[in-house]
Amino acid sequence: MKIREKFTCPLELTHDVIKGKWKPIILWRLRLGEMSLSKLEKDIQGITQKMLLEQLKELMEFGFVNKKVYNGYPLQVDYFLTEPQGKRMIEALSIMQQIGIDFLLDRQSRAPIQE
Amino acid sequence: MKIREKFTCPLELTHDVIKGKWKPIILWRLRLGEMSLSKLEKDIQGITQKMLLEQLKELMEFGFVNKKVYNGYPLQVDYFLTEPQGKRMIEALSIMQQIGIDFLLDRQSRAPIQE
DNA sequence: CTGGATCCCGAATGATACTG
DNA sequence: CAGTATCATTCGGGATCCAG
Repeated sequence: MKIREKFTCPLELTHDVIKGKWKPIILWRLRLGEMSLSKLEKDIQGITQKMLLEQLKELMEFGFVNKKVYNGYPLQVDYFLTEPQGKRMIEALSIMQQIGIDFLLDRQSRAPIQE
Repeated sequence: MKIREKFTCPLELTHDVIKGKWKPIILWRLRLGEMSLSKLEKDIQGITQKMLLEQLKELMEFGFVNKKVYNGYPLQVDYFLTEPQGKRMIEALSIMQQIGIDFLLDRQSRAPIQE
């Protein structure tokens, strides 16, 4: 994904960053600290290595994620949130997470009792 | 859009709500208070009435927006953010807005000087 | 051989245009 | 305004490549 040049408002820019099925989840995972591709792949159920790499690449282009390469054997690469941009995004995602939780609770309380 | 039944994490739910090109912008506009369809259409450049209606409908289904119908002449319908859900979303969007602003400023400060 | 990364392509989904 | 057609973007599978 290329970064857009024209925006009506800055919100659109940020929305671009977390657009897509996986990006919010990846960022959300990375709040726990830096981790390898394989760990992310294990933690995020349903994602393929390919998707993960694609999305991480885009997040890096936007400057919200970065990576460290350890030249050892086996080769290891760790991904992490950038400071302050990546970390800042977690603030927004935290609220979204809470909204989601509240939504589910609220919905549950209205749901018919299942016996 | 139908609400998903299966989630890995609540974040996905909220992400569904602001998914799409226009929803965040619509919500963001509505933070200023209730307003009519035509006002929204004027304020959000580039949106068609059809898109606007579609997206508003989805936001209402999710419970983040609601509408009041005034039975007068001419008929008027005002859309507004729900309490507390819709208002809560504005908190998240505010952070995203700020991230977008910072991103642009930062990018600008690094850009080559144009003479 | 292992883990990281890219390419190609069809399928699914989303956005806009068109039309009555 | 709603229904449909068209166009663009995204998702995902799988093959493949590169580097220790």
